[in-house]
Amino acid sequence: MNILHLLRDHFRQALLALNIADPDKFLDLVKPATDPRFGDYQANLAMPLGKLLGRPPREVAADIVAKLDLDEVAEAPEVAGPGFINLRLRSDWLANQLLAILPDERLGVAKVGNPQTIVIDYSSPNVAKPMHVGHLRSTIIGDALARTLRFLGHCVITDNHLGDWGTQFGMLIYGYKHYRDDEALKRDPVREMLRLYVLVRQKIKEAGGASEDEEEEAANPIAEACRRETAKLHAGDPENLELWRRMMPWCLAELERIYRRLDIHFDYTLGESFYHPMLAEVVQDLLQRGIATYSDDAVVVFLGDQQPPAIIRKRDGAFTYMTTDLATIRYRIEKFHPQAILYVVDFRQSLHFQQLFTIARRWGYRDVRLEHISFGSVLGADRKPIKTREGGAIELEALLDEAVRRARAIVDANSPDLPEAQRAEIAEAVGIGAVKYADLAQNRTSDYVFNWDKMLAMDGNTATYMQYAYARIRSIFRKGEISPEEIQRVRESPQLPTPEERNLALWLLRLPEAVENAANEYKPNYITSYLWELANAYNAVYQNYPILRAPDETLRRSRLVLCDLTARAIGLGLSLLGIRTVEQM
RNA sequence: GCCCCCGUAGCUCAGCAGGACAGAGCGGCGGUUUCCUAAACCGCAGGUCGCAGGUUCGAAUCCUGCCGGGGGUACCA
Repeated sequence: MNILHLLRDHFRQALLALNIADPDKFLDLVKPATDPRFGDYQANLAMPLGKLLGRPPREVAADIVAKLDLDEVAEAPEVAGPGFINLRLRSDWLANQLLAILPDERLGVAKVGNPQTIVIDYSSPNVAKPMHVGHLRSTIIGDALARTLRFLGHCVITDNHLGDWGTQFGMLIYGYKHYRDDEALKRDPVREMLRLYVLVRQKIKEAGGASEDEEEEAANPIAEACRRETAKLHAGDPENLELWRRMMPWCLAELERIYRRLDIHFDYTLGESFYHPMLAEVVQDLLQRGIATYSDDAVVVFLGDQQPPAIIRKRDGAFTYMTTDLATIRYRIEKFHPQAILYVVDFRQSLHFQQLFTIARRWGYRDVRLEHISFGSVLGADRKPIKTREGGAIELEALLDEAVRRARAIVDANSPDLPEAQRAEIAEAVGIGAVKYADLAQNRTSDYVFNWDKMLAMDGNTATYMQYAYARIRSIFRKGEISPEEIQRVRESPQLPTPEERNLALWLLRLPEAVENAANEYKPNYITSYLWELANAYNAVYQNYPILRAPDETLRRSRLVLCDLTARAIGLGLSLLGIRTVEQM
């Protein structure tokens, strides 16, 4: 049950009773209070309505209040200042709502009334080279959105659109032909692939001098040789094709290892190579329909004077990723019939997606929502984007290892009595969680200054803080020898005698708002903000009042209800972000 | 040149379909441990919300201009 929706429904009725023509456009002005002094929720709609009706806002507010039927839910509304309507929810109502969600696995978060089929395209790394921090955002944000939308009842299809057909394969093929170590290949093909990739890059760098300038690279003999191998692959050269087929599973295994560690799974992994056979036909079709035209021997789509044209076939006959993306849209629509396709890709590609979507609509795909869920760059300490080609990019795995190592050090210090295997498991959950949370807690659209310490911090608004709060609650149940299930069967509404407990109750009931907001705007940081508020509200109770040793049995049970709900809300929130909880830390 | 994004406390960032004195984390300073995990809690210090106009009863939030930073911009993805 979403409190905000409930209140808005009541306000809609009140406005209708006052003959307001279009009440819905004012309902956004019902929102959580900006300050606890003003109650729990506030409605700011009397001011614009006053203007509309040519009446003093305070009078309008009074009229609305008179028509409001909120007696069961809230205390008497107060009109304040220029016409704010302040609402304070009744504590007994809060308590009853808590009781209602106590046995509910979803903790009151409803499924959407109109489930949609949503394809989410995220992660999409280039295979054949190690994933680095630059891949983190798309992977983690995409995964969190997929989990959240799925939880809300949508039919989510995740698709990892791998870069498995590009120049990096030319490099690998070149490396394979010139530098491979057959022994190593037999022993550990994945590692040998990595070695070859790194080696070839090294050779290119040496051949091109100190600079990695594009033009110099063009004249670089080794880079040129790699490009030739790529071209041969695309042209169907049997030897290179065979090498590609051999190497792909190795590359995929390497990726899969990291995805498993991150607990990320895709419904489909259809890379660029999958669409390669369709590209010529796509270009033909676009030409036939008059959407594309020839220009300077290339095939392009003109998009008006403000934008450069989009090239779908280069002068040399090669296709571009625009062509691939168009083929992908057509395939996804024909296969999945989605209402939306979301691309979780960094903001620098916004022009590309703008063009892509424009062409797709001209092509006839108008009934599907195409959205670029963009996010900011990962910046270095110098505030410059960490570039893929730069040697300085931090490999994802090294980041994860370091995070887990730090977590392990704390676990060892804090819980030396736990068995080794359990400590290792906790460190993994805490370390990976820290990395994910640090990214998700950030506004998606902002740039991101990469910093080891910040990313791996375990205090403040971090996954560790949430996991710790969770673990401590579970510890209370263990110590009290009470099973959560037993508490979940409680039939009486919890007591909320103190401000801290009441505040915690309110936050527990606001989970649906947080999840729905996050989904509506595709912003996981709404969930992290919520969790932070919730955990703080809980800590205020935990710090100030005994739970197992509460003054009487009723209060004890009541507090245990709050504890159980808090733990589950944290667990649920973290699970939507792809972060695990642990029973002990 | 044109287009997009950003500029909030020492640092990193929330807040931005306008709302009542601008928030957090970290860092700094000072406290809390016979008590359910101190990976915690409490307090203090710290900001002309880049600048200037405009719209509005009300602007960090919307509009315009300027300054500063980043990104993109026909054959790389």
